[in-house]
Amino acid sequence: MSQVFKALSDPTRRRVLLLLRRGPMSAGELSDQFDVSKPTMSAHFAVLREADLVHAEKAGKSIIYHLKLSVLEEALLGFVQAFELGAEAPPKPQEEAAR
Amino acid sequence: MSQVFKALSDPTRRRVLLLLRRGPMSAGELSDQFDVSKPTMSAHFAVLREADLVHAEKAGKSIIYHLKLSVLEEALLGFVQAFELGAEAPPKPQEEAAR
DNA sequence: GAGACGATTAGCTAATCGTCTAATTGAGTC
DNA sequence: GACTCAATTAGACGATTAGCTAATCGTCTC
Repeated sequence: MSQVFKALSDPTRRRVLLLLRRGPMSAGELSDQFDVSKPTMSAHFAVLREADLVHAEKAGKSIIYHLKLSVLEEALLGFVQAFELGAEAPPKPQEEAAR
Repeated sequence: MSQVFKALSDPTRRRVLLLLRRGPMSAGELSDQFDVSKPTMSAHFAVLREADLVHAEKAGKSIIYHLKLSVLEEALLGFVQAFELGAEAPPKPQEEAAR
């Protein structure tokens, strides 16, 4: 959970996810959309993989990244629901935050 | 937007928000729920204020923190909606991520 | 096998983060 | 005014982060 939010806290990584929202793209194609060096982008990809927000698939020389939309939605919606108004019994915070 | 996600990337701060979900609490009451020092908690409160997720209200010697639920929900739900399946026209990532 | 090319790893710097103790501020009380 | 108590600020420390260049690793094509 922390890793998802940390991944989302960087604008570059959010933009990568939004690009992948349209469909899979290679590391190089993604990097071309940004002004930073390829190694830097590679590090961002690693953070996204670590958070399980993307899937990397080898394709010859290239690596194709896919957005894992279900993981993203589950993480965010799950957290939003913990805060929803109208809940009968407020949850125990220790347990909630640990998830 | 980045600030909200950064604020949420720390488990301690998420737990603070969940505690405030039940109702306003003073800085000291909140700190008592955690094993870290008060100055450390004070720093966490500052991050949450910076992200506009809480409101601080002076009450004599104490400071009462309130959760700004609307800010939290708007930030998270707004982002979730940008990724919703079934959207007709995928958004332009540069603009989306900048918000 | 020798290049060429896509991508990552290695190694570095500067900046930020989470934590601590000690000192300071501000508000109430004797 | 002097004391007490709640909270923050100041300053330090180790760990992590985002960024760079240079080097390395895989895979494809002559």
